[in-house]
Parts: sequence; C-alpha cells; structure tokens
Amino acid sequence: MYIIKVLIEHPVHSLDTTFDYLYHEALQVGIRVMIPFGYQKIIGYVEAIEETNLTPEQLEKEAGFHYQYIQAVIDEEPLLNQELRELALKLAKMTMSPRIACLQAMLPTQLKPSTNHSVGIKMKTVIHVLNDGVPQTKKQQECLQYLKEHPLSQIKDIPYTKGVVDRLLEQGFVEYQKIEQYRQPHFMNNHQQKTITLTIDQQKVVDGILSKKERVSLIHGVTGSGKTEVYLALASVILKEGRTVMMLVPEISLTPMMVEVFKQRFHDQVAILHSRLSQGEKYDEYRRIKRQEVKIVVGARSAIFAPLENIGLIILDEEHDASYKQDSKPRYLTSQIARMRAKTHHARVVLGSATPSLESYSRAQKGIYDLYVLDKRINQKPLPHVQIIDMVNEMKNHNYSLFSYEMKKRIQETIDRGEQVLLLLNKRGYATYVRCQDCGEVIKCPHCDVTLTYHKDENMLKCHYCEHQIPLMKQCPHCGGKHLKTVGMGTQKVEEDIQRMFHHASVIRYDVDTTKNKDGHMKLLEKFRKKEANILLGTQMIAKGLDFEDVTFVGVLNADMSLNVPDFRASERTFQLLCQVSGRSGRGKKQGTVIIQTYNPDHYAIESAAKHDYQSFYQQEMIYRQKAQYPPYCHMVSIIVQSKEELLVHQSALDIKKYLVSHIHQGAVLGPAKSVIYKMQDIYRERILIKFINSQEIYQVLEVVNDYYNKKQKGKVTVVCDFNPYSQI
DNA sequence: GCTTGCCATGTC
DNA sequence: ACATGGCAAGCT
Repeated sequence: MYIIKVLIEHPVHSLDTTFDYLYHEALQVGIRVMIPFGYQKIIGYVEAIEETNLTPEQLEKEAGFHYQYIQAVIDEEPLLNQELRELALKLAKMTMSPRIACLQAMLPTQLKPSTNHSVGIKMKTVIHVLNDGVPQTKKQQECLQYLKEHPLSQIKDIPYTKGVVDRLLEQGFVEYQKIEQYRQPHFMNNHQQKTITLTIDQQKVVDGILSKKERVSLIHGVTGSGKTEVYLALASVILKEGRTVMMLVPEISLTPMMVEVFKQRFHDQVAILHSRLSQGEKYDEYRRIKRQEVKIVVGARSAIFAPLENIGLIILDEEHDASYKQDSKPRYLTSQIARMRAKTHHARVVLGSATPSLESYSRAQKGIYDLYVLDKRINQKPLPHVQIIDMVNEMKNHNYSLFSYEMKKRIQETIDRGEQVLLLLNKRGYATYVRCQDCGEVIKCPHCDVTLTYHKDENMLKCHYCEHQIPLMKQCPHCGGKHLKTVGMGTQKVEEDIQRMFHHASVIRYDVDTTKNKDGHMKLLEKFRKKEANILLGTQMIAKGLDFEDVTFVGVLNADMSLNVPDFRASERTFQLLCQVSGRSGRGKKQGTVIIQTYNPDHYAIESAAKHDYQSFYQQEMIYRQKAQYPPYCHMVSIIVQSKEELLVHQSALDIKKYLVSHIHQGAVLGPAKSVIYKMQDIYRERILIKFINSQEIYQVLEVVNDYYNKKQKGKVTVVCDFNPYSQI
C-alpha cells in the first residue's frame, strides 16, 4: 500500500499542504490524479509518495482521520521534469504563493491541475427516485412528482427547497446518487528562408555575446537598429551547438513581427505560445516542446516555463516592458526566472531594449551584465525630429482645445501629402465621465472607487474595473438635478473631433474597445496599412511594434498623463512610451517628425525622450531614485491588505505595520495608505511598502504575517505580498 | 411547514 | 475553493 501526498487544485494558502491518499501501487511524482475532497471530486497533483506495510485501519488509527483512495490516475508521465518541479517550489517561496498556483502558472490550461478545464470530468450529485408512495404534504407530493418527471436532476436545479427534499430523503422516497459528466477538448494546427547579413555593428554584438558563456548581456539598441537580426544570428549559432533557444516578447498579439521572423527563419523548429491561441493549439505546441520536437520557443511571459531541455540561450526582447511582471499569483518577474533557468542550464541570457529598465542598465554599468550598444538605425535614416509643445502657452494664446496650433497644422500637412499620422492619446484618467452641474456630484461605480466611463455609442455608463454598467440616467442620483454633463476626453470623443477638424481625414480608433473582439487588432491595422484611413488614433497600444512605411508624423496629445501617476516608475514609463511612439515615425524611406504636447515641457523624461537621449534620462532618473531611495538602490515589496470590511482593513494594516516596524531592522516601512483604487469589486485595499536591501530578513518576517492572515485566521482579511511591484493596485 | 439568507466548518 | 449543515428570522 502506498500513501500518496497530493496537492489540491485550489490555489489558496489555507490549502497549501499535501493531503494523504491511498493507492495500491506506486505513482510517479508530478502526475495528476482524480481524488475525492470533501464533497467534491477534484484534481490533485502528486508531490510525494511513501510505501507502508500497515493496513488502512492501522493507518487511520495512527493518523486520526479517514483515508480516501485515489480514484483515477490522469497522466502516465509526470507533467513537469525535475528542473521545473524544483523551480515551482522556489517560485512559491519567492513570491509567497501556494505551490499549486506555481504549478498551474507553468502549465497550459489543459494540463493545469484544476477541474475547470482539464480532463473535463465533473461530478454531480443527482436525485434518484426510489418508491412510489405518497408523501404527507402537498409540497412534498409536488416535489416528488417533479423528480419523477425530471429524473436525475441536480439539487441546484430543483425548484423546491432543501427542506422539502430533505423530508423526502428522510422518508425514503428518494436518495442521492453521484454521477460523472464528461467533456472533450478540441485541437488545431497550422504551419509554413531567408539569409541574413549582419552589419558590422550587429556582428560585433553577436561575437561579443558568444565569446562569453553563462553571462547576462544587455543590448541597448535604438528603435530600428536591428536587434531582431542579432537575436536570429545568436539563435542559429546556439542551435548549431545542439542546444535550444527561448525567445520572449512582451505581448505576442502586439508584436506579431517577431513570431513571423522566427517562423520564416526556423520553420517547424519553432513553437509559439501566446494568449490568442486556442486552448487546444496551446496544448499542441506544449506537447511538441515536451516531446523535444522543437528547438525554439517564442512566447510571452509564461513561456519562460516551457519544458525545453538543454537551453543554450534565453532572450527577452523589450526587457523593460511591464508585462514581464505577472500581476496575479504567482507575482513573478520573468527576468528573474530567466536567470534562474539559465543558471541550471548554463545558458546565456540576452536582454534587449531601446530604453532599458534602470535596474538592468545599472547592473550593466556595474559590470554584473555585459553591455552592448547599437546606436544606428539600419536604414541609415536619422531618428525623427521631435518638437515639444508647451500647452500652457497654448492656453495663454486662448487655445483650449486638445490640439495645439502646430499639431493641427502638421496633421493637415501630412494628410495633404498623402502620408499617414499616428496619434497617441494617453488614456489614463482621460476617460469621459459624467458630472451633475447642479451639485457637482460625479457618477461613480457602487462597487469600485472609480468614476464610471461614458460610452456614447451605447449610451451606457461602464466601470472599467468590474462588470457594472447602467444606462445614462436623466437625473442626478444625488440631488435629482437634470443637468448632467459629460466631462473629459476619451478616444471616442477625440475621434469625432478629428473628423470635424481636418479635411479629408479618416480615422481608425485603436484601443481596448475597438480591438477586443477576435482579430480586432489585425483587421484595423490591415485597414490602416492599405491606407483606407490616414489617421490612427490610439492608446498606449499603438506605441509597440507597429511598422508602417507611410507614417511620417506622430503626435502625442497628452504626454503628461503617465507622468502624474503616484508611481516611482512614472518618469521611466513616460520616457519609454515617448521613445517608443516616436520610433514609429519615419520608418520607411521618408524622414519622420514627432510632436509632443505637454504641460511639463521642462521635465527631463520629456526632454530626454525628445532628444533620443537615454544617457541623459538615465543619469537624472538615477539621481532621483537615489535621493528617494527607490530601485535600483533598494528592493521593494508591497503588502496589500484587503477585505470587504473597511474598518477591518485599516485595523489589520495598522497591526501589520506595527509588527513590521518592530521586526525589520533595515530600509523603511511606509504606509499603510489607501490603494490608488481604494475599493475594487466591493473589496477595500490598503498598502504597506517596504524598501529593503537584505531579503532574508524580509522573508522571515513576511512569512509570519502571511501565515497569520492567510492560513490561520482565514476568511475576513487577506494579505498579498508583491515583490518588485509594477502596479499600484 | 417552508423559505431565505448567513455563517462556520472540514476537506486526507 | 467549495459544498454542506446548522441556525435564525420571516412568511403562509
């Protein structure tokens, strides 16, 4: 007899222990099993096994609980090899997440130990009618009649209450029966050379990286300097050595080029993993990797866990991008995982960016990483000329519109030349909301601490943080006044304004709303590429990866929006965004220009971006980071205290702060402060921030807090620890 | 008798 | 996480 130690599929701290089941033969660690768990039948993950000579009765006496048996074995082979299993455990410790959450994060949906999607076996409890007698009450008779007409109904589907059914059970008219439900997944698949010659600069980078082993290299290359060719060249060499390559990108749907390029170069040796694949496709790609049928994996964040063997190279393109941080459990930073995997595989890591994160660049400065620079565009074109427009001046000249005079002029000129325009509306805080002219009340979401956004096409008010939506009311819900006014400027409104303001303008709006349906991105971009429109108006989404020959003018309508955010990375984000979007101008044969509108024309993030001067930005930002003690001068962890009960959140946050202050002897403990969005989906949140140097002490202390709130005193208050936080939610 | 809603409990 | 069982309050 074997005792199988199983992790339960539910990713909560209170269940982050193994549960013991019995099985007649030994099972392999790392396979999934079906198990009874209380009133549920769920999937578990085998973490360990022990052989025993004792009988079940003896075991139960010793343990003090009743053992259940494993009902079915799902996998023949372990899902994850030893490297990834060990990595999962480390990840759980690092991010303070339940182990099962880490395993789930590593696997494609189909293979996740969770009943929702995997094998598709579901148990349901149904009611079975036993005999034909007549119950005492009328309700009971009706209920029995219903059950006869609807055999094997589930309890929740019966239009009679528990009380009635219970009486019938007591009297022996019916009994419970458990049956299984099955479901089937679906599959799909489809697939389809070019030699590259490198410039001298590119070749130098390739040679440099290959001359050293097991190093982390940072390539600082301006937009259009040809980082992709360097990646391809490196990948070919590594493949020739008989090793494999991992190519990570921020978001595949926004950077389809990288996928195409790798497919063209390496054909069916490439597996693609990204969020827009169907579950079946993802599963298929995963199996190809696992069977070692591919040598290269191209994918977003979670592809870092791909079961590649013998990895020789891990590349993170656009390494500064915030999407490399996962903002749900386990809250990991991809570059950190990349370094860990590279270490076990003795592989190289290559980070590439036009605007490296301060963390990476400072490491390169210190010599922890090797730095390589590509400062010329391959088409020999200079970077576009960037002009800053001071919007305060515009106001002094009585121009209160969103467009400065210069911006208007340039847009019209560009259209008239038959070329195309890209307009960036930094949307954050720029949505259209509704205010009562009589009492000043702003219409807010009843579940979240944010204003509702007005969507004109549907005449609805929608919350962007939960599902809540209501039709626009006629009267103010606060004072009953009838003078409600929409305020602010969303992409929808700007789109209308543009159509009116410019001659021969045709606009494509590119934001979350217009691209959410399947292939929305592609369709709109294709339209723009075919020049069916001459202005592409969008949010941050347009800053990435777009490559249109005829775009010669890029306008940033409000550069400040991302600057005025209470986040220490605000300047860095703004700089990156402006550099990125500027790089979209003049990618073809014609010279491009850029206009940035701002209320802070002297801010170094904006000035440096306009001059394409990373060094200058880096120097000034590092001074700020040092003064204010932010990364890379320290580490940070954000502790989010949350509950449906407002008072409890505050009291617990104070308690935690007190505990932290008395147990931590370094850095600083800040807060608690209300979260930027204090209430979200009826849950209140407060944040405590710790800045620290030595992580060992921090982990020890936080584990106590985590255990107390998430394991022992379960329920009312939960605590989330977010190391290297990238968002202020 | 029956319904409805809320909360505490245990899961090998 | 989730189903369950118990309990109180209100309705018929």
